[in-house]
Amino acid sequence: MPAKHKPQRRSSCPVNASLEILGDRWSLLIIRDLMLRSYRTYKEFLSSDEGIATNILAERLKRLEAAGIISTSRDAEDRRKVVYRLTAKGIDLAPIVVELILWGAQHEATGAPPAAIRKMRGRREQFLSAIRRNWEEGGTAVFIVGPRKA
Amino acid sequence: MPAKHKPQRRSSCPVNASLEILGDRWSLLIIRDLMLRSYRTYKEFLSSDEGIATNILAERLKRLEAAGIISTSRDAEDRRKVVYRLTAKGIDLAPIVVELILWGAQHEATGAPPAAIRKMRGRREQFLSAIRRNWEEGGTAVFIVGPRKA
DNA sequence: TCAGTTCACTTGCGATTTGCAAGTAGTATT
DNA sequence: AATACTACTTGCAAATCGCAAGTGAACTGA
Repeated sequence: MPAKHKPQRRSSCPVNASLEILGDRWSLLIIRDLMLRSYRTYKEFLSSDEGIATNILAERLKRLEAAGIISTSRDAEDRRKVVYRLTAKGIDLAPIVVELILWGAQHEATGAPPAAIRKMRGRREQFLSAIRRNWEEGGTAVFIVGPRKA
Repeated sequence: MPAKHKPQRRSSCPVNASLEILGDRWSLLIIRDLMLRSYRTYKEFLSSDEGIATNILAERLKRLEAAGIISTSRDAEDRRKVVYRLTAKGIDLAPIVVELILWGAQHEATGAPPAAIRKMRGRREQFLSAIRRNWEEGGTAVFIVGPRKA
């Protein structure tokens, strides 16, 4: 039988493993939207301020699903809609996302409210717990605000 | 006078700000090498297992320097060598790198020793302190092993 | 002192990936 | 039945990547 075409890693380093999955300009933004804005549909991801192209979004969603970070299902009430959710592996990315927020807010010019950042830094563990609890409950909490609707 | 060509962000989100600087397959590997392996020269970065191409390495080093994450100087004993170091902004990336290690080691097949990962997870704060202290002292500590020399 | 080597890049170029626009298929709504 | 909405797919030009080869300045040994 023919050998399976395993993706084959560039190295055995865990940093490299993470980056081969998450190391691009878009994947972690999708994960941010799922984790902190409770976005669930294709259209919602498209609506984010960064303006991801539709073909890129489709490709990234496939990759994230293949990596076991998100799962998909059909909306029971509207069969047109595909519902995307973080898996347990996906919600485990919360510490990475939080550190990206803290570093970006501290060292770059962003619109993040300083008070919220201070709280996030000072109560890191509680913040992470809140994110996880919301996920376990299938919640819809919004931890960070999205695009202004005009 | 012509307006300055500010890079112009896709959005004001801190996650996005971080990803516009760090969101690629190579930048954080270079930072890993500086932070955890005490690599200092172009040749050392090239020698890492992932096999970065030389033109990509040169471009990334320029970008990281432009972003204020690394600084360069000439080696006093060998004027050919350029010495790269993390700035304060660069060492502040330590929490991100640590979380990438922990997630990658937990969810992907890597060569990371489980005992070391358990220790890193259990003593996260101490580990981060050790990294920072080593940096402050201009140290050369090796926190994770690099490529096997044959 | 000078040929050979090392170091940090730069250049050229084909292959891949990206971003934008337009199109399509399956629901849902009116 | 006609229109609209949702989640994509397709086409294509432009940008980026990865590999190989080349360059120039600095060091090393004879």
